[in-house]
Amino acid sequence: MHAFDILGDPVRRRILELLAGGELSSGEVTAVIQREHGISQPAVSQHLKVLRDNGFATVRAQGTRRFYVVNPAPLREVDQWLDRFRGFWEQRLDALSTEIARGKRERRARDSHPTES
Amino acid sequence: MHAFDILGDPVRRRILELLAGGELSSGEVTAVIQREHGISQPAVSQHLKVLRDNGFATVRAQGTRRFYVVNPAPLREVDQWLDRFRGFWEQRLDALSTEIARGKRERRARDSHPTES
DNA sequence: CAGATATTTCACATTTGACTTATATAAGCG
DNA sequence: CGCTTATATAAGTCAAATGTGAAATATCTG
Repeated sequence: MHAFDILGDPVRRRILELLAGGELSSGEVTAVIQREHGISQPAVSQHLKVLRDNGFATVRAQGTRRFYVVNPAPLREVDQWLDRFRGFWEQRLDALSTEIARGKRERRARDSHPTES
Repeated sequence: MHAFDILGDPVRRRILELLAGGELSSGEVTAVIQREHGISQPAVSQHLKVLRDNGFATVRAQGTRRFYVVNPAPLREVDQWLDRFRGFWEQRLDALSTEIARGKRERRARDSHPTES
């Protein structure tokens, strides 16, 4: 689980939030980030590269544009890491949804290979 | 949400995993981390301080010992941040559990104040 | 083809953060 | 009390990460 290292940067988190809303071009992402964080265009490009290289985003080239989409896999890993702490705040659910939540967690755990933690 | 910065460090993540199993003294944590990561006692102490200072853990002094417990609040924030991506991997659930998962998310969202993202 | 535009890559400076060793604090214990 | 144990703090070092401006790459367009 080194997905957290990637998510440690606020700019990258923001980019992912933007991509959560759907595919965006590098330029569109850059416009928002520059306005919000005041960093240069290459800086944004480098963050996009980190997201690419670590499987958080996938690119589709179209002409001179690069369209980015979020790839949820590493985020799901983070979600799974959190499983061990869910008991701390999930205690106050009614019996049925607790049962289903539990089943969901087990399914999630079973369907994937254990990794570093 | 700068909780991710805290979780970006593998030693801190490991400490939290240990605390997820229940209260541990600084020394007990240190023993495991030193064995697994080969870092000094002060290094572990410094990580514990970061966890303390950022609300991931709470300490209880007893004699010369300091007992640490995990504080789930910041982890729940992380969980909430992930909400916006859950749709990407929760699509393949049967109708009932999907409904309940959705309800759970909404409850979670409603019961807490919006923060930075 | 010659710009213009969109994006990445490069080389470098600066900052941040995670270590280390040394030292402080504070109980327990003979 | 002085010694040992448990833990934290301080000061300094070093590497990794993040930013910058300049240049490269590739596509579109008149």
